[in-house]
Amino acid sequence: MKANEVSRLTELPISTLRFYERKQLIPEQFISRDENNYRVYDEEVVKYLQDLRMLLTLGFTIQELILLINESSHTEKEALVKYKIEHIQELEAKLEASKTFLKDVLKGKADFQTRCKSNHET
Amino acid sequence: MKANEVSRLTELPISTLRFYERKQLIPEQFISRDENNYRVYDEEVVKYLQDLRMLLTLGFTIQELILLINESSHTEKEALVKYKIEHIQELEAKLEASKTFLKDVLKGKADFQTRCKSNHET
DNA sequence: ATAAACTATGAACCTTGGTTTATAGCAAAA
DNA sequence: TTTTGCTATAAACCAAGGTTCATAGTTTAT
Repeated sequence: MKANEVSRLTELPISTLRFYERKQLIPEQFISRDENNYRVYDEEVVKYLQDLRMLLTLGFTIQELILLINESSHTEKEALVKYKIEHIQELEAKLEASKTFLKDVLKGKADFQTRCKSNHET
Repeated sequence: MKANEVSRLTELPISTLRFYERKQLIPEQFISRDENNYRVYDEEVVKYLQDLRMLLTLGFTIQELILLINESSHTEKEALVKYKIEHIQELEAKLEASKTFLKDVLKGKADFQTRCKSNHET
């Protein structure tokens, strides 16, 4: 596959594919070059990029993903994954709290304004 | 309260308090000035800032929070909150998926490497 | 009363995660 | 065969969310 098709299938701009590659987020095995120096992507890269996006949108940083992908021993990966799973669980708790909070905003039960000192001049 | 104490209680740097204020993320009622032009914060601001941080870490942008806090009608707030709750639910689903994925990485069942073409040279 | 610590301001600076631009070679269709 | 489109690269640019700096007034401790 060439860049165009990967871009279409992943819905990532080609510029982003190149950006990820520059950042070493795409293992070499997924990308080779043809005789014109055009990139040739392995089909598996589509699934790979979808996972990558998911982790990025969940708040993993590029640096963390590089660790997870390339640079670390199994032990280091283990520590990072454990740390991240804990982080995700905290996030989940916050998500629950914020849903409640936001629903209360809608009901007028609570919001940023009514939380202040009450105004006795009304 | 002065800046120092708010900073201590919220664990936000004073520079961040001022940044939020500049961005209009802190309603005026929470902040006045003493005779030296020093900021005087209402005690309630601590709880307020904790909520604010939570929403920011959950992926709300400053612009969205400004809408929620200051500028919108009830109808607009309603739309924004509904939209955001949906977004949060998508995030929750992704969090679940990523936990599974990450646990699999640890077990060696799946990871970024083994997902590639198998290597027949071993 | 003077040094050390806190407050103020605006402007410049920084990092992250990309996107855009400028320039050029290759290709597919008309 | 030439125009339209895809590919390449390096470098500049961008927006978000802060942080640091330069400069100056205040206040607290010694």
